[in-house]
Amino acid sequence: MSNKRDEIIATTCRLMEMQGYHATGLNQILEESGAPKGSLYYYFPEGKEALAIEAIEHTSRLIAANLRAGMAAHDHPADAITDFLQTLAHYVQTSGFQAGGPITAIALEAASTNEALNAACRDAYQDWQAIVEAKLNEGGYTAVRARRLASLVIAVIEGAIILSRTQRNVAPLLDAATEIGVLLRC
Amino acid sequence: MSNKRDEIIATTCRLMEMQGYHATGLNQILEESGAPKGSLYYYFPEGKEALAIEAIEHTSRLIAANLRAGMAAHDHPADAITDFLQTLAHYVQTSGFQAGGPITAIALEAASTNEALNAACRDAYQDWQAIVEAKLNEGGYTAVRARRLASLVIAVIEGAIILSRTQRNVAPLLDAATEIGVLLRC
DNA sequence: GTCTATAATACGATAGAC
DNA sequence: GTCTATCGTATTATAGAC
Repeated sequence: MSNKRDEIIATTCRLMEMQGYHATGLNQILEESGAPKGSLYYYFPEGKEALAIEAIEHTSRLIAANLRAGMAAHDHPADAITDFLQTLAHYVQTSGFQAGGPITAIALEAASTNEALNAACRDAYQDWQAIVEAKLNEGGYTAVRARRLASLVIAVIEGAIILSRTQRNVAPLLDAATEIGVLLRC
Repeated sequence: MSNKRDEIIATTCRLMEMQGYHATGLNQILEESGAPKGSLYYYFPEGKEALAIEAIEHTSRLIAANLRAGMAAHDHPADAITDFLQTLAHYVQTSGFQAGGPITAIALEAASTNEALNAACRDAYQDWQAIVEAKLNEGGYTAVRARRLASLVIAVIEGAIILSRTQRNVAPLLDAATEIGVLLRC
């Protein structure tokens, strides 16, 4: 696995996280990664869409690892999820509200127009949800409630990131952390 | 206020709701609205960005009206918000999972790249949140909790729409409706 | 006022030198 | 393998006929 190839993927992740799929041009990816245009089509002969899919998968694995670590850090799911949201708030703030919604922009742009990108996003969300759901099952919730709550947690993560980035303020993420903690102790 | 001008705005709303800002071309807007290119720049001499801002404001007012009607439809905030999310689920489903996140895509694309669009999205979210917050205050929650919960409700609406559209399944919206109802009765 | 034709530019993708 | 130059086609925006 080449080093420059990884750098192209990393740059694609970063730019599409900030701007989305269509707003991110291949030229910009090449400029910021330092790679020339020939290299891009050598490594990704199938073009922009294939590159975006690899970027989504890379980001998905990264978030999944963070989620797993976060869930393992506390016994009670409420503590784990609250802590995860607070850590996310810190991350969004230190990025200057540029990072945080790794695949959300692509998910929305492509939800009804691009089948391949949609599938990649769908897989990512389901992986994340399964991690949270497993933690809730361990925590003693009923199976049906664990599934519902896991879905809600992923929705809250995505939605609160959008609000925080739009408002340039981490309050939505911190508020969500607090209230989801309350809900999980009901 | 011209009729054709309104039609251009309505088409812009619809297309950007599905595809986002950058993926929606002016040519496509003109094709689908039936207006010629000359008309667009007659009505919107400041170009695409100004058109998008008017589209955001139009959508924002529409959602605000729906939210107000939804909040007034039940005495208890929990019932009102649960009902609103279920109605939203129905709307997303009947649109074939194409509609629902009216300004979310633009909010993400422009969060860190376009100040004017970002401001328009920020205003929309704050208007919606104020409507929910007022209902929660009436419902007897403390001021600080009403603010936190209103923020969470808007985040859940946005996040659950994203998941439902990506998965082509209204379960995330319906799950959110159920669990937010539980939380609001804590 | 309404429209067509077109300019200027950026895009994704490719061809071919080395 | 790595790169440069370039193609064809989108894009936004404008100029000018009627």
